[in-house]
Amino acid sequence: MQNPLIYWLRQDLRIHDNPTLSAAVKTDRPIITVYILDQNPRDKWAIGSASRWWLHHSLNEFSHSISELGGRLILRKGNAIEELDNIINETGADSLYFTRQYEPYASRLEKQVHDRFCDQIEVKRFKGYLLHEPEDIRTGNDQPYKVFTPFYKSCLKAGSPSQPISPPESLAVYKKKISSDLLNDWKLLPKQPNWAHQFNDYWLPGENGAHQHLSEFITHAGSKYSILRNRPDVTGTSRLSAHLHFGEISPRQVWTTIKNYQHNIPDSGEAYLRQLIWRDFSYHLLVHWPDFPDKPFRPEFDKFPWKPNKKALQKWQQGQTGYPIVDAGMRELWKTGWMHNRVRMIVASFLIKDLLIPWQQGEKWFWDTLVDANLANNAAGWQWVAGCGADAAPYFRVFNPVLQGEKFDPQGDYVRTWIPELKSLPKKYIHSPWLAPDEVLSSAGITMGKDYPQPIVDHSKARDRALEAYQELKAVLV
DNA sequence: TGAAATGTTGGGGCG
DNA sequence: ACGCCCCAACATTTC
Repeated sequence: MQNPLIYWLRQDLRIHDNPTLSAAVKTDRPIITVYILDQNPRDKWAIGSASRWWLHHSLNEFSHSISELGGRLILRKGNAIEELDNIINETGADSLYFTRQYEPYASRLEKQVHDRFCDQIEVKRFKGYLLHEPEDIRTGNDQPYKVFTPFYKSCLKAGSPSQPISPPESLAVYKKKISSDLLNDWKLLPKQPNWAHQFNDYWLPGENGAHQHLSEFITHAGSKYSILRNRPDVTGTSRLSAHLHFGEISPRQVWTTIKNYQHNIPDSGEAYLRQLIWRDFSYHLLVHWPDFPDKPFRPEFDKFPWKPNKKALQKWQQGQTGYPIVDAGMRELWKTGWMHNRVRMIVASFLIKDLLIPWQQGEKWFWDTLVDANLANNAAGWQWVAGCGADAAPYFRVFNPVLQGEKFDPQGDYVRTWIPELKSLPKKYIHSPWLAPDEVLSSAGITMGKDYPQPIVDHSKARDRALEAYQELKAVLV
């Protein structure tokens, strides 16, 4: 009997187009598929609450899929090195396969695992989470990129990703008894209160859900993506972010699928593929600047005169700022674990510029509440809006929440969906209810300050204050 | 992947 | 008919 091989699951919870799994199966050896919930307190970006909900269901789905292939998912909790060591000792496994991750904590762990076991057993790391490895895309001067467009061009020049590979038909499972935790014992799901009770209405974690979203996107929204991707009131995006995050679908599966349809939808196809390259770009930045999630890419922003404000932060978190488009976004996030990307920019701009609250506090809230919370993308998004990132929006670019609402939610349907107390307000005032005449408010059944808050800041004054703060920063630097 | 302030132009009202 | 003003509408600059 051959020694077993350990397939250490990371963020690659899929059967299709999984190079690590396929390579493991190809060895014809018994496979031990193990997921380790690493709870090292030294990981300052440990998985957030909404992501735990997703992970629970995703592991459940993956467990079914691997069972159908004849395998079995082993669950372990604790220090990854210790758990791997235990399994190696218990089973005599002499190979360890896994898919590469890129977060600073994850890379460090992978290196430690490699160093710890490589003399003793075969340790193999596979790619599959990105379209391009962060090290492979370099400027002419052999530097990492700091600007998106040249990075994008460089990726296109590097050639199309290779074709996805088919799933294995079956695998040889390691037959001897090996202990596994029960998924339910991990308590990844919220109990009291169960704030995730509505997530099920919106999401189907796992590989099937991912493919469902992708094919729906292709048949419905895909052709209009370039026009509708900024419209939170319609389904104009693919909603694949969480599936991609957990590796339930690979970026090259998505890439190839879109490419195959691109002749029908040239503009939309390109716009969408561009977004996939943004994902690579975020990882490119994270790998080369590991402080990216914590510190402004442009260090001078450490001296920005922020005005942290617990109460205002809470109003923002609860969707009670008095600006409907902001509140709708924050409530969509709370109810569904997700927010439309256009609205993410609007709420981020509001927190950073209207409230002058440090971007890291918004980043943390997103980290805990998004089912697609992703260290690289989240950091890149917040730094972009704050104006302190690589290739970021200039600081003086301040979103006007009323205009953004009128432009991207023209009928107000998005606002009415998430702020039911405003549902009878006519569209003229739906993005600025404080301007509505008394008779309009009363016939809509709204008492301002009671049913819906007055704006917590005057945007026009807040904008001036933000610009002054920016001037102050420049003055400090002189 | 902005918005506001400022500048320019041209048609129409009107003395 | 002419000059003047007003002010959309659009363009450019500034933050």
